[in-house]
Amino acid sequence: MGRSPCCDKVGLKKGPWTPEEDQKLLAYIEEHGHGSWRALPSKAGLQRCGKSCRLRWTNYLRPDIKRGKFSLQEEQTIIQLHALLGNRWSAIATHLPKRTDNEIKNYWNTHLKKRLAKMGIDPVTHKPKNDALLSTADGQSKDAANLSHMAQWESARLEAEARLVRQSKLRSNNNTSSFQNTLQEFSNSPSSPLSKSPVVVPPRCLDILKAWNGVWTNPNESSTASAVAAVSVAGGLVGDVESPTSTLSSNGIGDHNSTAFFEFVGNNSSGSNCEGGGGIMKEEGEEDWKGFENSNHLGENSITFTTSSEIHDLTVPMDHVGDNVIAGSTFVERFTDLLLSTSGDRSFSEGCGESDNGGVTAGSGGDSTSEYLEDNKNYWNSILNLVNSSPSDSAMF
DNA sequence: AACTACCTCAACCGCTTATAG
DNA sequence: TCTATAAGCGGTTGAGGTAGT
Repeated sequence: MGRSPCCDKVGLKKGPWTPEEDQKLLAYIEEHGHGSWRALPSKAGLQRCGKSCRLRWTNYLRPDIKRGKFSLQEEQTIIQLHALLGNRWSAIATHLPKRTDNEIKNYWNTHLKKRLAKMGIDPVTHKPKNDALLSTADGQSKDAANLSHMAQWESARLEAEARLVRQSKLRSNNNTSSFQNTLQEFSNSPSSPLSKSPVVVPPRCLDILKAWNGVWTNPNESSTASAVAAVSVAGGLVGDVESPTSTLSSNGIGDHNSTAFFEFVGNNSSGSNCEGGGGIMKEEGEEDWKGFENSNHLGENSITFTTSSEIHDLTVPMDHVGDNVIAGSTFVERFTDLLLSTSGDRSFSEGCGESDNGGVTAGSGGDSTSEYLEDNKNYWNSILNLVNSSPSDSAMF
């Protein structure tokens, strides 16, 4: 019954791989494919366990791996997807072609997480670290709103994760990179709620995101209440969709992330300093970081935060437009822009100007309604683009 | 030059999920 | 349907490199 043991670990080598071992593994896989990882080491003449061989191949030897410095676009993608997915490195990796989850994880832990920390942002929650200090005394109502908000966002987040998983699996099965194919297969599935529909229907997670987008971008086009209702409907649909990763939501990370976008509001006077006023940050530039911090500390005419309770309700943010309040969703976009806006040896063209994920919130202000709306639209466009983007050339699948 | 502290990242560990029998 | 195992995944470690004193 079942399979035989993977390997007894007696006599197997551990630690760094030698070039000879790499060569053996490469040669074997190129000729035979990896097949069963368990059987591979003996066939390839390696004193390693299959697991070690698999890791060496997937994280280092595989020919379609891109190594070296992360581009600005990659960094921004990581930050934004981390805000959405938490420490789901494999899911994030599907949107970073030719990067491994291990590499992304390392890069986050050694670079990006520190940058956020220096900015006063909790890298786990993507919220300001002193958010607690800014909370109001209205604890109960705030908590209730929090729960509601978290539930909605958790649903959306989980569905996005689920779709990533589905895409990944489909891609591994039929080697297709087409998002449309993914949708079609999903819709054709007997168990799929979309199976009866003859047309390709976007996944529900996008419904939710778009509904949210509508809430934030079109307050005057329809009533806020209807927008909220749209979100509720979309959110309700989420529960109908199979989400194979739902059980993973208990890790707690995503729970925080779920509320991060909307609890964080700011009045950004710095914007995205692509040129001229830029230079606020360098890849390893401590001084530049200090400069940023000095100009962006809370209450120092830059980023400010309202209490969480003020924006928990979906109807509230619109009321705050005139109060120089910018929805928290914008913040992720802005701080990634700020984070990436300058770099000694990098081209600004990647992270500034008209980015491919909805543009950059540049310049000063953040106190106008139009900019606020545009910022939110841009932010959601970026998320939608990320979620929708097909990692067709991803090495992972 | 020697020592120390810090940083990076490949690799391992252990848990979870998927799957063969 | 159940059990055992493979595969996948995220957290952590530690060796090697680099910067600072």
